[in-house]
This record gives sequence, C-alpha cells and structure tokens, in this order.
Amino acid sequence: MMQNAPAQAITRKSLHQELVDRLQPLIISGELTPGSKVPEKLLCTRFGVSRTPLREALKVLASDGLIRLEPNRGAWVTLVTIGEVEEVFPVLGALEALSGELACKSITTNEINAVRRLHAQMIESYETRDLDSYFAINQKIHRAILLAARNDTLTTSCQALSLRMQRARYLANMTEGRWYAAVQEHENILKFLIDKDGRRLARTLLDHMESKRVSVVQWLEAQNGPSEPV
Amino acid sequence: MMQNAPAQAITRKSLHQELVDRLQPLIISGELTPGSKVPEKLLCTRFGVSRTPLREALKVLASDGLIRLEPNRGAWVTLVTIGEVEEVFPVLGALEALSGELACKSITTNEINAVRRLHAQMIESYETRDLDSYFAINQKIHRAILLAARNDTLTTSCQALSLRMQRARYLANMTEGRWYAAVQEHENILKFLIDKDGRRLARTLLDHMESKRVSVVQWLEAQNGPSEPV
DNA sequence: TGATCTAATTTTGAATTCAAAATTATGTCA
DNA sequence: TGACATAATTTTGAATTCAAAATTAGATCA
Repeated sequence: MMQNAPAQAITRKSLHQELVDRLQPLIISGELTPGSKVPEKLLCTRFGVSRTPLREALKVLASDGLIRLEPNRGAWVTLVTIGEVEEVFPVLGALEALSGELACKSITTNEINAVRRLHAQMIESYETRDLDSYFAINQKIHRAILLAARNDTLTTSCQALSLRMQRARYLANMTEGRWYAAVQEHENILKFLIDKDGRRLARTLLDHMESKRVSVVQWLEAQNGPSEPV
Repeated sequence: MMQNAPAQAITRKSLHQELVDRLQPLIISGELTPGSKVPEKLLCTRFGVSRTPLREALKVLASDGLIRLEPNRGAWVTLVTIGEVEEVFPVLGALEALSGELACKSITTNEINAVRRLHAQMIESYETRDLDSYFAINQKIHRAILLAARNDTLTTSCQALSLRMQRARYLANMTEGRWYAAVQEHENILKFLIDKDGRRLARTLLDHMESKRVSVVQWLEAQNGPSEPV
C-alpha cells in the first residue's frame, strides 16, 4: 500500500528524543532498577552518546515522573509507591472514561472489529493463563479505544500516566479471582463499545480502573508491608 | 512562625528548572510571540546562562506542548489552534470534574471559606468589569479546588493543560452574555462545594469547561476565520 | 578498634568548542 | 531583471572541557 498522505514526513528524531524512547522501556521493564541511581556514564557508553543529549533526555523523563533529579546528586529511578498508585489510578480512570465516551462517538466498524479480535485473543491468553500475553493484549485494547477517541491530548496524557503505572507491571501477580473479574469487565467493555453506549462504557472503564487500583494496592501492601517505599 | 516541619528543605533549583519556570510566563503572557522562533541566543544573554541549560529547559517545555522543536531548525513557540482547544478542554473538563468530586471529600472548613472569599472578590471584579483581575481570581478558585482534592498527580496534569490554554488568555474577550453566564456557573460551583455535593460539583465544573470551550472556539474563529493557524 | 577529620577521586552542572546543517548573501547568466 | 547556483555566515546539535560539589579513601587520635 502506498502512503496515503504526505503525513509521515521523514522526521529524523533528535538524539535526546531517541534516548527518551529508549530509556522508557528500560525503566518500565525494571532493567533500570527502581530506586537505584541512573548510571549516566554507563548509559552514555551503551548508547554511544555524550552526556549532553542523555542529560536532556533525563530532564524530560523527570518531568514525566519516571525518574527523579536530585540537585548535585544525580538522577534516580523512581519507585511505584502506594501513594502514587492511589493518586494516579483515579486520574487515569477519569481519562479512560472520557476516552470511552468519545470513542463511541467516532469509532468505525473496522476499529470495533479490531477490538473484537483483540478481545478474543485476550480471552485465549486468559484461558491458557499466559499473563504476559494477556497484559500485552489488554494494553492494546485500551490503546485502541483511546485512539478511536480521536484526541491526541487525551492519548498523550493517558499514555504518560499509564507508563508510570506500568512500572508496577510486576503487579502482574493477579489473583485468580481478580483475573476472572477483570475478564468479565472486559466483556462489558466490548459489549458497550459495540453498542456505542458511551455512558455505560465510560462507567465500566472507570470501575475497571478502580478495581485495578485496589488490586495493585493490595499487592504492593503485601509486598513491602503497609509502609511506603521512597 | 517557625517552619512547622522539615518538609520544606532548601531545594536549590537546578538552572534548567529555574529556566522552565521563567520561560513559562514569557510564553503564556505572549511576550514570546506565538508562532515565532524561540530566540535562543537572546534568552541566553537575558538570563545570563549558556545554551546547555536553556536547551534542556526547551526540551521540557516541548514535552509540555508549549514549544515545538523542529530538528535542525530550532524551537518555535506553539500557537493555540482551534483543534487543540477542542481537544484540551474536554480533557480538562474531565480532570476538573474529578477534582471537584475529590475536593468535596476532603476539603476543610477553612479551605471552603477561602474559596468563599475568593468568590466574593471575583464577583467584585465582575461588577467593576476588571477582566484581568477576574481571570486571576478565577484561576485561584479553580486551583483552590484542585488543591483540596489532595492529588498531586491530578494537580500537575491539570496545571499543564491549563497552561496550554492560558496562552489563549487573550481569549479574554468574553462577551457580556458569556461573562454573566460564567459568573452564574461559579455561583453554583461555590454552592455545591459548600454542600460538599461532589456529584453536582463535578457536573457543574464539566459544563463550565464545555461553555468555556465553546466561547474560546468562537473567539478563535472570529479572530482568524474558520481556518486554523499552524 | 572506631570515630572524626582531611585529602584524593569521582561525579555533577554548566560553559565552551566544534562539526554539520540550514540560512543568507553574493555572483552568474539567460 | 530574475531564476538559479555557489560561497559566506549563522544556527543548531552534540561532544568536550572545566569548576564546583559530593563521595570515597586514607590518616590521625582517643
């Protein structure tokens, strides 16, 4: 297929942007250990760049909350705290609810079918208890709805907060019961999307986030006692 | 009064953060002309810093959408477009609605009284048709509610989007009718806050944003015809 | 031994430098 | 003149350098 527009010009990314994109996965995957210091020198060597663009990237990541800059003491990979989870999920809930509402207004049949397929795949992952795959597809579904909302600002905001929560992805330790409930919630999400029932879809997405919040907090509490990490 | 806690350590800001804080007002006030090039050299001179920290600040501002970086072509002050307004206000609406809901759960009597006073001042500004003052106090009210919500993530997200819209502050050209309506909406906002009626406050804030959106879009359309600026 | 002070080393923050890209100015020719 | 090509200049991106701060290592003494 031909490019359907001159829309995608050859935008050579700047070095710092490239670094932001490369560092994000390292942080959310945990390869850069949460709570540890960002090894500036090492990363410069690894990516073959000087400190200037790397440090520019760190400033951006800091403004996204993925790392914390301590004046004269360097950059630190932030930890997911219970307090943060309690804060972020409600916001994410409000945004996802909005995305559902907007999506119902402008989603195409093709897009709905795409979600339908993703949903089917996700169910398969659930049945084979393939958690990694389940999470990956889950992400895709939420993203598909987000894109159908046709609001870049919303997409960007959601993605940023989502990223922060993905650091707690090892939260993956869902209980069997929670997992089942989540799947049920997704059945409803799909249903309301097909019906283009924005109101109910919004409500369901909101509740879905709330359940997720509870489950993540429970897990974090079990992990490190009721006290919060840094 | 003594510092009531070691809470406020002497956090010497880094140069780039200082620059972010200084540049933001220049952008939203329009001193840096929307759509124009960011005069890197000039700003370095003005603030007495080298290009390194300034450029770091620009990267952060770009990730907030206040400026746009064109690879090899420099930084440009972004314009408020109709499309952007149509995108941002709904998101802001959802977030403000949430702030209202949360605020009702934890706002103190003192805080409510503070809002009450601000409201009275705002009415005064309305009656004397002091638009600048009206806007300033208006901001303070929204911010007070936001702070009462006790959610830093929410505060940060709202502030960022709010900033972007404030570039359109010269949208200040409210019609008499719209201004009157806005004041009425604020009467309700105050009332529901006092009643701690989260549901209705949320709804009102949402509608308030929607009205604002309509009014800003109308103004922008009147400004430069139905076509969008860059 | 271990607590405390001082010196050496490393790391950080920010200025400077330098090559590559873009812009502007100049020259050529129809 | 004005369209185009070429050279000079400026601007940008990123590496390097350098001073200040923080950390570590080592020395001194109770």
